Amino acid sequence: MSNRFQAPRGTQDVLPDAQPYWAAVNQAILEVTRLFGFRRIDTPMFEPAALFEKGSGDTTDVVEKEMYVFEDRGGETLALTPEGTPAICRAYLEHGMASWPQPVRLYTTHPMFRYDRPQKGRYRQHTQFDCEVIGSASPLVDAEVIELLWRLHQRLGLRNLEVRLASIDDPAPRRAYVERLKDYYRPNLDRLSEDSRRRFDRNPLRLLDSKDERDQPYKDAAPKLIDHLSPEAAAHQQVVQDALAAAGIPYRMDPLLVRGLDYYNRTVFEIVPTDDERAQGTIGGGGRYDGLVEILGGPHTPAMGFGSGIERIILEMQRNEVAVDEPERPPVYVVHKAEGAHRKVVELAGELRARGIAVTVGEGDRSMKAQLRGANSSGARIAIILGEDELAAGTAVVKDLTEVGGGQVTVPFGDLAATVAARLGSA
RNA sequence: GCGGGCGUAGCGUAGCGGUUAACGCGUCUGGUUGUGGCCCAGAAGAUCGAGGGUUCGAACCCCUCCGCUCGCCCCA
Repeated sequence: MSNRFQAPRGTQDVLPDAQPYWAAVNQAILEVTRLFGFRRIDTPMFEPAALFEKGSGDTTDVVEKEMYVFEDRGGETLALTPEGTPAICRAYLEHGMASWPQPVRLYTTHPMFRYDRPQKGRYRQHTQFDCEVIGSASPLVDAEVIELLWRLHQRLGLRNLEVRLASIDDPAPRRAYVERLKDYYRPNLDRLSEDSRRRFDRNPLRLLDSKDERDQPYKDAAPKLIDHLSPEAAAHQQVVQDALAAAGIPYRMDPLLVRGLDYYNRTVFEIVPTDDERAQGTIGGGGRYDGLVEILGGPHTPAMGFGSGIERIILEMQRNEVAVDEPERPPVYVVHKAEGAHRKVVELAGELRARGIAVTVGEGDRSMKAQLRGANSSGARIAIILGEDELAAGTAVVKDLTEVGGGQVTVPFGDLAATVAARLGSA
């Protein structure tokens, strides 16, 4: 068994039974992005590794320990895309989108690769639905982008979700806050968990997010970023909240919300299930990243966006038992059992398909019984039977499969397509 | 990267030291002379995740690896 090939760790095959979920999500994405005026972009599956080192931040986990980096035969250092935003910003600059009408609203669905330890809902290859609005500093854009993602989930029948919202301010005031936070924690440093002592140096904002027992006593009295926003960020935040309220989006302020990428400023948000305690519950998140385009060598260009994990959306749909449309199976199944019938079978199937009727051709080397069993389990509504007698007479049997002991009629080849079409039309 | 649980035919499970590894679903073939769904019969399909060890003997005990899973880190 394990001598056989297996899909690489953390990857998965999307089998036919799961495809209807993907189709439903993709369809909903198409509709919701249309309603909000977004246009699709597709970027390559790999990019220069430096794009993410610069863009996402070279001390972030995503870049530091999760990137699939490789050197190609020409010596280029490339990375399989670990996240979408820097790639889209790269395309924005590369194609001079700054000279398009601003802001530019783009979306995509794109495979993402992270060398991480797999868990349910966390895969080494996953697919993100990404939306980015580049070239606007308006807080209304923040709210609109959040609303878009919220509407997507609504459209997919997901309830029990909530938006968690925070502002992490702009870089300079945030640095001032972080110093304040470190001052608060510093005296108690040796009573904190090992993880938190590490966070103190590497990512102090995470201190407030600790789940370790030993860290709990210090959390309540710690200064919260949301209470120390710069006047500009606070005003921005207020408009975002007003707009969300006006849009009817339920949200909850989460002073502990921290995102893992360096480029965010001001608005950050996540959409999470309210009734699932799993660690990998977050199904989408994003925020404002006014500094990123500049970091990548462009002009100062404010922007806002999110990434949403389609695999996680689908897990939520399945957990909530959301019904999805199954694609229709071919309504016609051709049973054939006659020496030399193959030409006629192909002709007749072709005629039906030309009329837009889907056809499954049976296995002529199996018994008629076996083929009819196949017809039945395929879900076909009509079986066309072509045996020795019919072939000799230039006719075919049209048999109704929709009920037990369904009737059948014999028609000349010339009338077959019309007869079948009429039956399907009226049924 | 750290810690816990699990791994038996395509799927779901039983067996937990001792002859040819069992059951359900599914698949295939039949139930006479060319006709499906229910029913009946039969067949195929598993070197019991892989490799090594303990033992007279291992699916069952031990070790390593692989995979899945839960928690942590982190993230979608």
